[in-house]
Amino acid sequence: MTQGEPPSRTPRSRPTMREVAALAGVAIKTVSRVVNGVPTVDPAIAARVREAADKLGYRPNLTASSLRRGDGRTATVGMLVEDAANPFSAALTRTVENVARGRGSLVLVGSLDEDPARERELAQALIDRRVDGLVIVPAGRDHSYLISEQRSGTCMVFVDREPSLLDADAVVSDNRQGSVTAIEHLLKSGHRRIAYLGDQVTISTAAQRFDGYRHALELAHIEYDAEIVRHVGSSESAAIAATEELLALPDAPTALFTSQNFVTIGAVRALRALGLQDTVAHVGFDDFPLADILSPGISVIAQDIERLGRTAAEMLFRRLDGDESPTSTVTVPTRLIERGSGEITAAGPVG
Amino acid sequence: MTQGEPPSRTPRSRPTMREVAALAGVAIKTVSRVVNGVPTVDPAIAARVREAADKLGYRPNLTASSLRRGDGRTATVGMLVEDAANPFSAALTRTVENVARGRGSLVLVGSLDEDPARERELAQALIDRRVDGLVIVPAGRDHSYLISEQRSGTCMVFVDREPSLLDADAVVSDNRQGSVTAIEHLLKSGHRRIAYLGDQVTISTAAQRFDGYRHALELAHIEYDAEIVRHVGSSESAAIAATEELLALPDAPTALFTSQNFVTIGAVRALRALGLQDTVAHVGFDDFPLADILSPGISVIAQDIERLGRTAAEMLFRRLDGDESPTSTVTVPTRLIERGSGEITAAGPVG
DNA sequence: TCCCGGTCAGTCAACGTTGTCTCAGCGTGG
DNA sequence: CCACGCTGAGACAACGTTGACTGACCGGGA
Repeated sequence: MTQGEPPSRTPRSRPTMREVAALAGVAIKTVSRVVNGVPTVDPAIAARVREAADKLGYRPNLTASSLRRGDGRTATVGMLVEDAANPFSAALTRTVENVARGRGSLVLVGSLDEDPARERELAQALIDRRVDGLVIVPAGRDHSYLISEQRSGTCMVFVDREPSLLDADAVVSDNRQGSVTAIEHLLKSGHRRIAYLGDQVTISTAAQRFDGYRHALELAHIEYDAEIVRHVGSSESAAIAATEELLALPDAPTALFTSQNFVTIGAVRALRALGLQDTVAHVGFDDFPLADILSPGISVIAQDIERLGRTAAEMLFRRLDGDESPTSTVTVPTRLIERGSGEITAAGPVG
Repeated sequence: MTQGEPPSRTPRSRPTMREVAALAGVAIKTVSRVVNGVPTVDPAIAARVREAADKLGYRPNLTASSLRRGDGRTATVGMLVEDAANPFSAALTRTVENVARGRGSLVLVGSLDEDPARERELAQALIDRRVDGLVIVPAGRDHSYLISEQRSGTCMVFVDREPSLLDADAVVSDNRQGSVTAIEHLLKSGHRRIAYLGDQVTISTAAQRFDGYRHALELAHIEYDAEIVRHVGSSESAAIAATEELLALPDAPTALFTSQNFVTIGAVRALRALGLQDTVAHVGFDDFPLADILSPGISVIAQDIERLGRTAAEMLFRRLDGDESPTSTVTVPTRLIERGSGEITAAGPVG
């Protein structure tokens, strides 16, 4: 731990337009015009103003500006995700940030940790700061508390999960079809006993993915067996335990479908611990870093996170630009990535 | 794509204290008092005000409030990271968010992508929005542009990399010592020819880590050989190419030290492609998800990201609380995690 | 010469809120 | 019975900025 000077001797407050105006010998309004690039200012005066501003280290106060301006825009959007630290949320945030940057906006982030109360709290906190719009990966199942905000003119777009009890734009992955694709892929390799391991079905995406699983089995005339279906949370440890249980069954599954990131990783760990990674087929929903480097590589149904985020942000800004069309839900397709684990045949390892 | 109603029939603007006051039949100031929980309000009147506020869906305008308030605080802090999507930045952001939440603050994030111009731009954008403070993982090598902001009372803390040409608080990992630990660990397994693969040394952390590498060799009386040292960028592909080159040398290294996340992953890929993952020892700087699940597991020098972020945020808030002590740089220790790859002996695989 | 239109800087009020001050009303004690 | 202090609500101005308007000045056409 090294030491230096105190960070500021004279913590005098920030210069305002008033001070710039005084130094340049003009009216405040003229400073305002120069700062905002209004062309009807004499170039000589404008130069004097800019010089004064630079000298004082003047920076416009956007909060004051947004308060006074007609539209009240703050050039800030709010983003509520599950957890800013997890790869899905982080990638989504980054994409939204990119679109926002193109519009001169910054992003305020908040992590919900699957807590509906926190969702409400943070949404309110964002609204209190008068963000121009909200991008939400919701935690709760009741968004009616946002109706009044929507009426008051706050734009909002839901991502990954659709809103409940609220009519709002949304962008979601085609979860059901993704699951169907996964199961059909496993069926192709001769599997008939395919276990399902997923998040709690109270989470809508988990419900949709589970629904896809059942639907695909039905199409293949395979009877649904609740014994090889587990709705664990989204924790790795729960997934590990469940995987071990499933594989210890007398009539153990020959293939695994895991419908969420952490569940997939838990299953991978369990399979490797049991030495079954080359014996039991496995397809996961959601891609994850380094899935390709494992052996076997983990086959996944990948979501197009970049497209989810970009679409959501673009919808939001379109609304901010005055788009009054009916709300819509955009479905983004998923993609099967074959890496080895999903291509293990019912008889044993591939090749 | 499904359809619904337009999101808001009457986009009337948000109710203000004035309207609440009118409905409750009191003065605006009284509404202000109720909203701010000032106790000297008649309970009956307070109840009437609250009722009116609820009825109108009133939400305080924090931007107006912060403008008027004496301290001008916005309850918002700015966070500039390398890339909100990468695991290090994401984890750091989340930690800062957690501390901020405890203080009623939200976090505005911006990604710099190692671009100094972007750093300046975004720092200005955050300051224009009057964030209370800044947490910065800097991209540039000249932070003098922040001196005037600091003088104007904006608090700032640097993380991961120290500020240049600016006197400010910082929290960094003990990069040099981390490297020394890594190299000494490899030496212990009998390695004498240890390659270095890292980011450009213009990045201060890379320089420090490289410095640790050289220092450790010196301590062990091993001559430095520039031939087995590569300063590639932080891209996986460049790291793959460099690793392949190194291992194709006539006098190839028996161990690899990679000083950055993506470089480590590139090296892992290259080693596996060459089938040398069990032959060439490898220690990486920075932990990464699933490093433990590979075979062999990748031994790393792990940074304590949680502590970096928490310490930085706490320093920031201490400054905001009026701490005027001299600036300081806190060094956070790193930790060696043995997982297999770093324990391969010079003769061949361990065990 | 005068008037008119155009150009461009300045004045004033307002955005939504809160700090400061005022003042009405009440109870208390001399 | 009155002066006094206290409680609690309202009036007013101000935070830093911008929208709407005003008004000074200039050049050109009648």
